[in-house]
Amino acid sequence: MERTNRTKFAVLGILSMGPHSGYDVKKFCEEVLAYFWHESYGQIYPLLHTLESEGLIRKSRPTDTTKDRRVAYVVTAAGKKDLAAWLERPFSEQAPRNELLLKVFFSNLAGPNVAIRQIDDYRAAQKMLQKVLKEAQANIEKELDQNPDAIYWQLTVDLGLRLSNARLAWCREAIQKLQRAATRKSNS
Amino acid sequence: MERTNRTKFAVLGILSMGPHSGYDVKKFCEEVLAYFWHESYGQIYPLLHTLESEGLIRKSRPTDTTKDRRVAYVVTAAGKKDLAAWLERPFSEQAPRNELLLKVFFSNLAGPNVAIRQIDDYRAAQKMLQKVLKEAQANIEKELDQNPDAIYWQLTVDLGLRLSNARLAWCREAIQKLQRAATRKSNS
DNA sequence: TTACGCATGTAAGAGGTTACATGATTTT
DNA sequence: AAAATCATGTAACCTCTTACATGCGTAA
Repeated sequence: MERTNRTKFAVLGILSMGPHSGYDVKKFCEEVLAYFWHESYGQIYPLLHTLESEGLIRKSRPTDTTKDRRVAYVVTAAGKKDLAAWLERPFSEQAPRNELLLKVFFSNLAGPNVAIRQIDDYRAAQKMLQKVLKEAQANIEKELDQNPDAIYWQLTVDLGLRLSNARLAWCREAIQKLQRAATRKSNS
Repeated sequence: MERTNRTKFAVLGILSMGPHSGYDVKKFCEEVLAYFWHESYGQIYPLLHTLESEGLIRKSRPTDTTKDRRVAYVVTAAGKKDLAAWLERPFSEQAPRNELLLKVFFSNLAGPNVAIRQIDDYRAAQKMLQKVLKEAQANIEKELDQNPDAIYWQLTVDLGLRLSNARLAWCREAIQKLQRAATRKSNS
């Protein structure tokens, strides 16, 4: 099984939307893709050099432009071709590592109150995520008519919202169920 | 930020449920935890030796027992204490890497039909997952009265089902939306 | 001018997968 | 007897994070 370098296509994709420096790429991940993707500087900067040497990206602004220290890159024709080919290939799932569920699974060792606290933290995190996603949804909606990218962005946000709704509903019911179990236990 | 060795507590947790060999631990991950956790042999076997040398686990059967080649381990008192302390600590979220959504996000480069195919593959995978989870749900339900662990297992399966339901609903609507967009495009 | 944020980067090393090796036991 | 499966393990290698270094521009 070949190992796919996932960072490569995230970066190519971001650069295909306009010139970005390494710093910009990181920002884009944090501000736009955060709920389904992330990258670190240690991945981004070396990769930018590699991709440039492979001819998949190139510097967009001549280095002599005054004032701006940023080195922004754009994808070349070869890069665009590579990116398009990747879009066609089947996706691979991330190996799952849900630490909350791992704790819940073994929570009989600690009892319901510990589990309740963990799930409540999860609920709080999902609540915050949901707020962010709703704002993103509203912003994208405005662009739907003019921007042909927007429908795809909308889809990703929509899945994010559905998942966080599902998690919130689960949290509420799970906490109730555990509270009932806790009182039953203390009454017996 | 310290890096938490997540494998450690998965293994301690599994061993806390009874004697398991390295092979058993892997099996347990694949057959029981699969939808939210995974481990590879390359992680499991070396870790078992480490944990034994740290006194957190010990061999359960004396090596002289005939017939059975398996070396099964159980957690010691120290291991149980470590595990309990971990259950109380706040969980940390897995850094997100959803390759399907990454492809969808950039899918304007390839057009709706490519996206539709990808999402349909996702739908098929979720459908299969859902079937497995429903079986697990039925099995756990039978144990609920006798087994104090079962309520926690049920919670994890329940979240798995809710998430896969949300994903399936999204797939259906996303495909419809993209099909409409595809026909609009070809008619213009 | 000191301090802080911007921006680019690297080194060290943790974490993790894959592919292979080995031998025993069971099945065909 | 051959093939498949059980079971334990390791070596090589990749991926990725973290922490730090560096220097520039700008605000206090």
